[in-house]
Amino acid sequence: QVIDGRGWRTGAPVEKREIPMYYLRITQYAEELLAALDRLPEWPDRVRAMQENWIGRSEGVNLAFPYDIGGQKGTLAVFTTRADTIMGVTFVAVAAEHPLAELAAGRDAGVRAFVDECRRGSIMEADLATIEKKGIATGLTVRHPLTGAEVPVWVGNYVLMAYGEGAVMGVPGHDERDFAFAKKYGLPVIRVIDVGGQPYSTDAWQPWYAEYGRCVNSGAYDGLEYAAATDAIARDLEEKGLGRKQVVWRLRDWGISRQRYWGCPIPIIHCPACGDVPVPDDQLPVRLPEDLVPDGSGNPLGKSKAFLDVPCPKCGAAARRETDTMDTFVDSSWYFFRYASPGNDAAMVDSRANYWMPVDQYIGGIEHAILHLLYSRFWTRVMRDCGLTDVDEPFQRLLTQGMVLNEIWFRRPATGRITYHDPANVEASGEGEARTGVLRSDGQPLEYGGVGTMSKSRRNGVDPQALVERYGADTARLFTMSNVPPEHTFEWSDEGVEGAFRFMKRLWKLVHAHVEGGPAAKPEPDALDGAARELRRQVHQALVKVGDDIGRRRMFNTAIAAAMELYNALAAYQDRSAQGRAVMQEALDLVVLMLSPIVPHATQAMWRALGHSTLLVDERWPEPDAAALVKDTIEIVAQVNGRLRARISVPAAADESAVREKALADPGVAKFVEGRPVRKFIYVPGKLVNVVV
RNA sequence: GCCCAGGUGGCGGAAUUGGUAGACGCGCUAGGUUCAGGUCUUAGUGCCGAGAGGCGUGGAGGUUCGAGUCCUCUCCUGGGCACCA
Repeated sequence: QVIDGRGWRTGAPVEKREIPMYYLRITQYAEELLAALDRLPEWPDRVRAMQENWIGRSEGVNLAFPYDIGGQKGTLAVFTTRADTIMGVTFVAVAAEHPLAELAAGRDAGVRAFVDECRRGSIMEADLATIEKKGIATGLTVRHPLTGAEVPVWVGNYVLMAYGEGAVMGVPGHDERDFAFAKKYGLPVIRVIDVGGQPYSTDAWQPWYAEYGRCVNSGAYDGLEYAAATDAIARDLEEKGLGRKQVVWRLRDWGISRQRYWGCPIPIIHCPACGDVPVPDDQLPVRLPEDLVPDGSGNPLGKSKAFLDVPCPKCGAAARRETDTMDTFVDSSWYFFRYASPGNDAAMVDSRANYWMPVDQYIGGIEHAILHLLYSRFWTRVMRDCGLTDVDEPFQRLLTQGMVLNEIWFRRPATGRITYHDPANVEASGEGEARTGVLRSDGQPLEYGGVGTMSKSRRNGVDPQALVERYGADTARLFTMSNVPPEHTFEWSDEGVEGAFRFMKRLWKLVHAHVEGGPAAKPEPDALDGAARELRRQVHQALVKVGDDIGRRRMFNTAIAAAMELYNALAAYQDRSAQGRAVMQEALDLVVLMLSPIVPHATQAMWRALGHSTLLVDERWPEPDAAALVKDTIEIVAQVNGRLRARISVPAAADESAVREKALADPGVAKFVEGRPVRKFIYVPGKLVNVVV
């Protein structure tokens, strides 16, 4: 295929040239890759939706328009998802690269010029969407597959050669783009669908024209709805040998050849006699020469005779080694299998991979949602079908972590390049539109560019090393996890780092203040007074919450918030009696354990200070004491007509009638009931009551 | 155009199954400590109101004893795909 040669990492663009391309047939797996998305419940919906769109399954009908052009007979194939509108076809349009366009171009200079112009246009798909829809009549006609009527063939610059058949049937009556095209070039518009009796006029397009409805002006199909009409039309086409139902995919095969030196070589040898011959197994892997220096004049491999000149593995004649290398996504599609088979120099993977795979928890940026994650799913299935693994899916649970954003500050001099400045060197004030700042070093104002992803070019990155040096690695970890759930983007804030640092210092001081009082005993739950028992309950409650947040919900921010809340309760606890100190010792031990996954270094030092000689990494996650969680009295929220009016305290064992009596007796409730009859009494055990009057 | 995720105090966010909206942190206010600033520390902090109380999760309706959460419509923001036939 002819491709653009601007794939070089170094050097100027080269001329378009004919080069072989290597494809992996990912489209063969399209159906399975799509269907299996439903079996990935622990992937984010967003990622699954993106893959679904990318694979892009469309059900429709493939139909053929027969032609006889100067004695040359054939059929023009077209794919449509709206076969029910087939009786409204007034033209067909083909892509500039379509054989029929080429045929017409050979007979007509005007068509030639138009086709060449289309081919010179941008290949960027985003540009294609915005360019003006243009076309030219080829002078050729094809026959409608059902009516036999003559239908003119146009070349349209909006028709994609790469999707479907590279040709579309034009139904101006019910397709907005075809409508505009027909209006522009004076083609007839026929109405063949009635959408619930809505008005129809060929003067202007209305959104409902494209909706599903009943066939009209369609002969035998009149009155049929979409599904029935499609079935009937597909059946009639099939009888004539001119069509059948078809599924079309947006997904394309994966072109993996890259014209780059530094990549995994494609193991093919080109022999003048035998053609493209695979490198035999005993000569694999093909190793890249490591002594070549790119000089900007093309692929260095193309100039290395030692690499290029090889005998043909089949016939032994002089042959040439392929210089294209593989897309880097090839390597990243199975590295995780290889991690599970370390040291094996005889095979790609071995049985150990079946034990470890699939990856339990995969973490990556959202930018990998489609390419890397889809290629890996494809590659894993290929390995399965080659007998290399038993698994279908490489990644069981997926977490797409968010990016860290920071402010962007810059100056745009009258001449010269825009310069960016590190937000750390900016004295800023105001919010949003009113945000202004000056550079500390010269006191002169800067322009504010909003917040954006951190990048070297914008100089708004935060160096983790500087944070580690100033606050320690634990504070840096605590801060980055304490703001938002891991999949959210978040804005960097120096004040936030200070807050995390402050918490670490407070906890440290609390631990050491406690330790100075000497060794503490184990708490005796039955001997505790009310305050001690309540504190102990809070400790074990927090342990449940933090364990769930880290282990199941992966909400590290709320886990940290729960630990901070517990710290606040501990700091307010003043009982220095033997039992009071025993409860405090247990509480600090548990706080240190629950924070250890997040701030491992500081908690290890605190753990030792608290009298333990073990390493925290060897400790198990502590079990909450179920007995400590039990409350003697509970607080019940009392509502009147759904509005909060009082909080009442009742024994945990109280039944509904006791709660009702206490609620109605409460002055805050009584005030709003005021002798009016109670129409309804809602009781949610342990939580609330609602008095409806 | 289609698909997805969002919209909650001054800010980041919490509210897990329809049941106390605003946890936790930042910021801010006042006090203590200090010669002063910072650190540290105590108290307060959704809005209106002297109070009682009222209002409050983008907007408008609805379901319900009860809605940030469910339903309908709508506005806005971010992301993905996009001449896809």
